[in-house]
Amino acid sequence: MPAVSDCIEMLDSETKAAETPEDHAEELRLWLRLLTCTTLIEGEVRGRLRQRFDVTLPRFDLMAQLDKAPDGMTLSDVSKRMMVSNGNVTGLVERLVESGHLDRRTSETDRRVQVIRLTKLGRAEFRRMAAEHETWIAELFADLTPKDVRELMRLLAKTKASAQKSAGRHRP
Amino acid sequence: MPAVSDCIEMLDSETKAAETPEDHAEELRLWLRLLTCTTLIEGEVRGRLRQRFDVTLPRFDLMAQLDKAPDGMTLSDVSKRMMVSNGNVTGLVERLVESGHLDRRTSETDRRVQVIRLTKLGRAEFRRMAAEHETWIAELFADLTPKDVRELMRLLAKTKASAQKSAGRHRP
DNA sequence: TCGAATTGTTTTAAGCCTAAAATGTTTCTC
DNA sequence: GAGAAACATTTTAGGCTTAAAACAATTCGA
Repeated sequence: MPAVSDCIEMLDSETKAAETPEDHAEELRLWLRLLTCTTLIEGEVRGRLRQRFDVTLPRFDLMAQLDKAPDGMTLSDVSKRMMVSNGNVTGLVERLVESGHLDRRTSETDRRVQVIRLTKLGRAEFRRMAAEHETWIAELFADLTPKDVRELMRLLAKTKASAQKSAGRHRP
Repeated sequence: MPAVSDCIEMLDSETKAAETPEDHAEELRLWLRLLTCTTLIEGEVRGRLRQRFDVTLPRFDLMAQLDKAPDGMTLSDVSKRMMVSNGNVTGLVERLVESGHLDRRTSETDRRVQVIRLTKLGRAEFRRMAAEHETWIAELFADLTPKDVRELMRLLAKTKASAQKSAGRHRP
């Protein structure tokens, strides 16, 4: 006749032995909803940028990063910030230099490094687009109360931290 | 000397006349955070799918749609559900038929329509991947309490509705 | 019933994106 | 100071993605 501790142990081992597939349906549904929201808004913004300004979303995103860095950024910085691959940035920058929106030069102190920044034209065009872009975002989120916004900010911060922790454990 | 009502009116008209750019910084920050969360998780899932199963995320997503539809789906259905362009689905399906995961046939009743469904192989492989995929998602969201999850579900539903409303108004 | 819209899919052209290998540069270490 | 390790970027190969035009089949309306 097993002692209480054995019973508890048995319960534990049973859940393991039977490999009871724990139910994570809720998290899965949450992930799908998160993805849907993002895809929906992203698609909307992409389309409006194209229609109003004939610019692609990745180009806009890259210019947004540079607008916050008057002294320029290295390609690696951009790549990390935008969470895209290095090679991707190389091509994106190439096209934006070509169109006169970006200026690229090799660093004086480290010849591996390319520093890019917005040209006068690039900055002017970006500011024009950004102003309108901000109103689109406001419209898209219009039905959220300020409290909703705060609460979402909090929960998404928590989500981000959780995901980063898990990602870090998986591949440190 | 203006009456009180004039003062109020003036305040109103001033905000308009000066075209005071209303501050939507909070919504913008929310959008960027939403995007960051999604990109982070999506990248993690993409990498794990590749490493563990040598499959791409779009392929997995397409198979996930079909797993829920035993009788198959039309390409348009898939396109709408996945929120991607028609042409995109065409290519994706082509490659999955080629690799033996999908079966494609022209509808008997409407010769415009292509109906696709998972093959036996496709379904077996998807189930195997999906089981592990679900645990990854659970891990990535592990630090959220059940209450957090419920609250996020609610707020994201509200966000989706708001965005759809705005998108609908913009291009009906 | 015949032509005009509508619908479902494919094609096209261009660009985006990734992982991995290659190239050039700097730093570290002995 | 020479070689090894680390770093920043580019190249490569392949796949994803979109918008728009083209094509094919159905449905609608006079």
